[in-house]
Amino acid sequence: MNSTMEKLKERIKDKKYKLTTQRQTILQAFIDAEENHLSAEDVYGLVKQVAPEIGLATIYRTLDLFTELDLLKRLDFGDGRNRYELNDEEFAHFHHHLICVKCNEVSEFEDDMLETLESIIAKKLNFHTIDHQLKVYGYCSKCQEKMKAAGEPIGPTHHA
Amino acid sequence: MNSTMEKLKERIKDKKYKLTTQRQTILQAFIDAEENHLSAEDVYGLVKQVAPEIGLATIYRTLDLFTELDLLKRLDFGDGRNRYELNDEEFAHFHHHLICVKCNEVSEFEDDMLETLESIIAKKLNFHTIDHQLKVYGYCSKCQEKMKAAGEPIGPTHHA
DNA sequence: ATGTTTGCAAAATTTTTGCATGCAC
DNA sequence: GTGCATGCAAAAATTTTGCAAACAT
Repeated sequence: MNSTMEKLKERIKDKKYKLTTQRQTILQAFIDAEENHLSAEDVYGLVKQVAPEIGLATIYRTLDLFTELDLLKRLDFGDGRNRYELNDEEFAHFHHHLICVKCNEVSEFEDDMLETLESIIAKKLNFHTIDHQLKVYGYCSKCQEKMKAAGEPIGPTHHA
Repeated sequence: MNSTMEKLKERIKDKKYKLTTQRQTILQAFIDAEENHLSAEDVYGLVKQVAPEIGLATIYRTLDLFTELDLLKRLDFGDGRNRYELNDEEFAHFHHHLICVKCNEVSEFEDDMLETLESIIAKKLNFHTIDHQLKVYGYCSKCQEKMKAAGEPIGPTHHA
């Protein structure tokens, strides 16, 4: 049983959108994809293998729709295009990104300590949080090793 | 004494770039600006008032340069264009953004509890953090009031 | 049947690049 | 003087839109 696809059907029905093959195919691409940070062009490439007649505009419109339906989450890693990942609700809220400033690899980590931060924000600033996104920039372990081997100092920490 | 402009001069000299009037004018625009999340087009508009002959390409090249020099920080609020803010070192690391999903207002808040998170990341994942960016999405107090007045329920919290 | 969704092509928007001229060093 | 930086215009890249045809309900 594939709960993500069920969610699509449910939410499509709820909001009176239509369950088209394109929409199912696009969601399936995300489910099957190796990589989980896909750009519109990436999705286009994947979906074209299964449904070659699809148009790029449909990809864009569908990514927008899925984001609205909270099936996908829109990401930006500063590479000049939007990227999307499956929004696995229970999970996603504690799921953040580590971006290596050297090799640009994006990895993920889980943490729930930001919950505490959110309640502070709610109290102090009267802001009702529904989601957050944390990007941490730095050097991944591979790059740290490479730099150590090359005798390069590890860059400024900006920690004052 | 304006330390930001001093920093520009120092870093430009360090890296053997040239201190041009355009570069100074662009930085001054950030120092003087009311709004502190400026897009290339915003900067272009501001600088043109002082130096009408400037080209938009210069703005782009300069924003890139300043980001490289750590004078500016590149931001993305999902509105389809890059935005930049002064990178006030001692300060910036604890400085995050609250984005209202209703009115798109971006406000700021300070917090240093992410320091702790960084040391956890360093230990657990062997990732050497140099910076982080936190975006918190939700409803600002104004929108909460409006919604309350209108009898609308405040949207899903996604907090499981 | 009807109104939504699609694919295509064209447009819009943001950003980048090539090149001759100008300016900081 | 030399070479980096600028302004302009053109190009590139990403995303959006208009429209007739196709499809889900």
